[in-house]
Amino acid sequence: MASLPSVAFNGNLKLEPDIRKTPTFDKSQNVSYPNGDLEKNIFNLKEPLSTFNEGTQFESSFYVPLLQECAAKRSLSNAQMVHAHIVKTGTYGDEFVMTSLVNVYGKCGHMEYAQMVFDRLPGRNVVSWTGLMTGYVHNSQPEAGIRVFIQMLEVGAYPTSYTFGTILSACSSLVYVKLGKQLHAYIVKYGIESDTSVGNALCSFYSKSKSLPSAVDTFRRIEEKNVVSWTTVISACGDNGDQMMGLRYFMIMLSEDIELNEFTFTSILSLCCVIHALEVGRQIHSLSIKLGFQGNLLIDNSIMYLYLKCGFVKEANKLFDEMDSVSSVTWNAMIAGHAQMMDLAENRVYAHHSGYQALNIFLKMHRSGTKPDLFTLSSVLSICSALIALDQGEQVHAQTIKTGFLADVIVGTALVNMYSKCGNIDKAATAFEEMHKRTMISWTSMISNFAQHGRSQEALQLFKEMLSAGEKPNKITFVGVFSACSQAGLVDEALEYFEMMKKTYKIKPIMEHYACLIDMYVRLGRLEEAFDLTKKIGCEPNDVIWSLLIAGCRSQGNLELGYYAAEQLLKLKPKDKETYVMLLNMYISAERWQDVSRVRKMMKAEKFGKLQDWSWLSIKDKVYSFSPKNWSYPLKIEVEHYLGLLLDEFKSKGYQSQNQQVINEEDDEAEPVSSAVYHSEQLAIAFGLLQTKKDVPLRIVKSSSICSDCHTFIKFVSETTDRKIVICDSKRLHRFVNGHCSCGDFNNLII
DNA sequence: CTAGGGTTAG
Repeated sequence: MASLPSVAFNGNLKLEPDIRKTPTFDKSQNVSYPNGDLEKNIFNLKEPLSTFNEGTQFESSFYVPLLQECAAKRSLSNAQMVHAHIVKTGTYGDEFVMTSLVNVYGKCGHMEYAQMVFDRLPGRNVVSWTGLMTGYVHNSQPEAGIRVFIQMLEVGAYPTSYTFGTILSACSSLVYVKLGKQLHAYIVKYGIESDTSVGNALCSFYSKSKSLPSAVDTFRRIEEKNVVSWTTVISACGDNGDQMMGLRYFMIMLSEDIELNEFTFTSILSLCCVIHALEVGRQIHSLSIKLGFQGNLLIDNSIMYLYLKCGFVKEANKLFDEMDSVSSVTWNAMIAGHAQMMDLAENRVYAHHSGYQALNIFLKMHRSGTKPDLFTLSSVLSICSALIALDQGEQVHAQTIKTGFLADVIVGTALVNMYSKCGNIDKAATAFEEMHKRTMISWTSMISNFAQHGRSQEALQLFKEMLSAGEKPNKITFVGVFSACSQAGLVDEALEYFEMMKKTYKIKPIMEHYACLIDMYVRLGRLEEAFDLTKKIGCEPNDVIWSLLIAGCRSQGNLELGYYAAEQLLKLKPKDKETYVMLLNMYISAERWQDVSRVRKMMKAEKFGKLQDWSWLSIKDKVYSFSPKNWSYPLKIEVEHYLGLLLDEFKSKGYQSQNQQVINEEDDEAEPVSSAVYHSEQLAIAFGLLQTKKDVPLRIVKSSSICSDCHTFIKFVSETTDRKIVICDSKRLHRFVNGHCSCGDFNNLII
């Protein structure tokens, strides 16, 4: 697909230096309607022809302004009415009229009609060609636009600066870097690089191609820079990591006395989002109000999103409540903004809360009657994934079908992930198979999903299918591949793919790749090879790798290496509670009491609170929270009684608590000693078992990691009660079926 | 020139 345009296009471009002014319609024709009221004039067209003044000329000068009006108002129905009238009066066939029709149908998003009219055009000129092209490019069919461009070159028509602008924008959205550069070469050759619209398009193209220096360079060459040129170069800086330069350009722009428009403001505000420059954003917002943009929907959306990005939820909500009119974009920004609070949150308790807030906003949007679009649906699906909210996810699935947005690749990919993350890998696989179109990310997702569910063979099989489908893997794809190999202990395959990644795809290994491979060796008990690999990374291993090694050392009884790894980890994450608990457990199990008290002292010095243990169980559309510290969860007496019964039963079947782990760090305050302290997920599971039918899988999110006792306990539960249990803890996804867990029982479990 | 979307190991 990517090679088609550049091959067909190579060397065929015919552009004469003297032909570059677009033939335009004579603007003076626009005066033929005294009151300029489109509706009224269109209405007149409904009258029989005989009611028109004698001598009315139904020619292009009569229709073209009407059609331009329809295009500006995006009014398809009016355009169709004019079209009918044109046919009735026999004016159809006029070149100007037909070109206008192509344009108006393109603007109204009706490309079938645009193409139909174009096909019947007797004499095509560059305006009609460009009109058709622009229609396709603006209606999310850039490939079709480029096809038209090539056809145009084949019949020997000359492109103009307008044509270049359109095709460059197609190259931008498709990231056809090669074709874009070829076009640039022709643009330079014929000396139209300094044209404002061409220069703007070039700047935007280079920005989308991730080449900021070229974008800036093309901007500089524009002779008469307009507001679009400035806005484009500012966005280019914002999108390509040099936000400060963007701000500097904004300052220069202000001093140059250019009139700002709403796009300038949204660009500069979204640049502020990246660097969390709330104060600058506020000043910009004030400036926009000063310049008369108060209440502007786009600008209000941007400033609200900036508040959310900077973590000021209350302020964002206040702004939202104050806005008189909101669009789906406003809702989407609210949802996405709250969803990203999940990543920003300092702990998983808060993250979980943010996720449900985002879902509540979605509910409000629904109640307000605003229709969800593909942005809404993909965001909400990924929120459901994070919350393991299957019931909500299924409702959203229904909506994607109803609205037809399921056909969108991104929505489809989000759906696949939702099912997988909610524990239903089979439904995920079905959704993946049913996708009409897949991108590299869709393939990567499904490979990772199979790996996460311990279905390594299917993951690797899918990877092969991906390659034969001609899709190029990226570094994240290989994370999925290595993780599949690691799960299944496929050392040779892993090393083979590692070489393939470096040699065939020229991808430099990243820390995550090494983590997967080290995980693989550790699972196989090959600690030495795991340690050897840490030395090949070329830089200091990260905390994930040290944790893996510690877990391996603990299970292998290689304490010396374990201590070494533990101290390294402590250096890397001196503020992390889980690290301390892990260390403490290691020293306790080795009965190294001096180290135990040393670590305890360090923990006290760090003064962090207790490790929070919360679990959330979702049943239908309700979420129940459980914590051993919280005495108010529902059915408390029944739950504890039932857990006691289960424990007795499991013990008779061989369940033994390792009892080595500390649950909490040493307490300063005496706690009432309860006869049985259960962990939050145990409470959640017992409650779920009591409240739901046998065939309902239990889905739980846990704030910290599952401890090995609970892990064993849950395996017993899944076997004796014949329940599927899915738990997403702070480290990974566990799916318990019939006494087995998809994590392969290798955990660096801590509390 | 146009805000808002899907992939990562433990």
